[in-house]
Amino acid sequence: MRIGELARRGGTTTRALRYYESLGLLSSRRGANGQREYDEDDLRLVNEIRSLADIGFALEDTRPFVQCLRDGHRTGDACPASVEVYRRKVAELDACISRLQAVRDQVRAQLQEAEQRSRPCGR
Amino acid sequence: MRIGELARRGGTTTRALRYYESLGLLSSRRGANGQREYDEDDLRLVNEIRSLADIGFALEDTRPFVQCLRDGHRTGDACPASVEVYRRKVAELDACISRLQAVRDQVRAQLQEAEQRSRPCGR
DNA sequence: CTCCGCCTTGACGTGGACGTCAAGTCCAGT
DNA sequence: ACTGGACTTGACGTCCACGTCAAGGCGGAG
Repeated sequence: MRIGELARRGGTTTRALRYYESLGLLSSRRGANGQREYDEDDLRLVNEIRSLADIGFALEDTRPFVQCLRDGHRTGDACPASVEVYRRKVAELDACISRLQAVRDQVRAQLQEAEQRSRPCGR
Repeated sequence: MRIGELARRGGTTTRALRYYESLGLLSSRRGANGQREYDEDDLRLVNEIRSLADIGFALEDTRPFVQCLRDGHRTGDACPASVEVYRRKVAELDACISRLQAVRDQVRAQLQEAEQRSRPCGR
């Protein structure tokens, strides 16, 4: 299939696919007319990239998963490097969530206080 | 005081202060030599901007707080517009935290599963 | 032949909050 | 007089994941 179909079936755009290729995440054979030619395995790679990117993984962090699939594994997370990214991501998410919760609690407290001041006499 | 001192005392840089001025968050009198001249009230504004920006507020979201101080209130959150930003921020934070928690749980599950597969026979 | 849709590369634009550099001005100290 | 530090404006660079536009090529339908 050509790039348009791959984009459509992968739920993304041709621009994004060329961008992934520029990063070395995707590779492509060229047909006689110079156009990129893809197969079902490439669609698998695109799906892996998208599903990870959609939940907030940086494209660089999808690289081990893509490589893992290229190496013939059935899933992108069957390799140590991918699992390591999982671990790091969970740690990052934990830290991020904790920080946001602290900020939320702080803002909530400020909100409470400000509302208190605007209605000084009971109510 | 001049911009260098204000930056130092406000825990930021001269570049940032000029940027705030370009956004209309900060204003400045010019001395005879064309240099910016600030007072303690300006330092108060800078502190307000920084304390909000440091916890993730966009600069635009600090505008009501700055305006509130300019209007002579003792705190930046003594005005309805500021309180409204607080409310919106809490809602945004709640949504963001929920999303990140869902992602974290999903990644955790994937991690568990991947580790399971790599050690198939008990252990 | 012409049109349309698909493809190609190259390059600039986006957003947010500045960093960094250039070239010049101004003032205090020695 | 000179040096050094602080100041001025203007403008380009950064990060990330593309969006968007330009200018052109290629193939099939009518």
